[in-house]
Amino acid sequence: MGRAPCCDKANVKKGAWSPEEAAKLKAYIEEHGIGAYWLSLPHKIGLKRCGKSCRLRWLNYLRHNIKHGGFSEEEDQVICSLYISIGSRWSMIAAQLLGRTDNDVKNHWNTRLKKKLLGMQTEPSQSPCLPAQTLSASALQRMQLLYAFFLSNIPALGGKLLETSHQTLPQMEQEIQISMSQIVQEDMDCSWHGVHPLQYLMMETRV
DNA sequence: AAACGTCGCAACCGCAGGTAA
DNA sequence: ATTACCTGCGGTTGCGACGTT
Repeated sequence: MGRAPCCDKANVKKGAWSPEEAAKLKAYIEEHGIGAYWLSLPHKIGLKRCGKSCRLRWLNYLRHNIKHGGFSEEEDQVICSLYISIGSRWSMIAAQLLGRTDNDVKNHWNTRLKKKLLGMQTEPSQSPCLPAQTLSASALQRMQLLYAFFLSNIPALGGKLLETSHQTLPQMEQEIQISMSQIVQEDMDCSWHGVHPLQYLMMETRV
């Protein structure tokens, strides 16, 4: 027996929210607060919507202090570095950015940042020798992005990254080493065939 | 001007975890 | 201990806007 559906699909409206629906939801929540159950909320206010849809609409658009679009360079840096260190935990990443939602951060990553970072990657022959066969695709991608991220910032060591993070080169190296170790450890007990990937990074990028 | 392709965003889906009964 | 239900989350999809041919 499968899981019971969260609402009566036949009697639920789907698709874009109308201004009237949004206004109804907003007015109710502003007056009564978020009640005990989202699932019963649409029925209370006469909306033919799934409770989950109401929750999403409220969290992503209707509540106060929500920002849309126009991600700053600093926000991009935060998203990139957090993605590299903790992966696709969008709600945790969004929590570090005032006024951003997980959905917004996720969309921004998928449509822009990922392409931007992957675009920074060097030719395969110049990339560090990552043991692709021993890592999951997700871990491998994070390693590749970290490499690209690191490379892109090395020329600016005296500049942007250093200014924003107040870090010295050894501190950066240490952080990167920790990040890479975390990725590998989280993914699996991986053998690097006697050579730590950071060694490749340091050899490739040392100035 | 029309057809087609691409991009970005809003919203949906299904699963996992938490919790009350 | 088990079950049922609710919320929260991340992956995915659908569609409108925009650009290109």
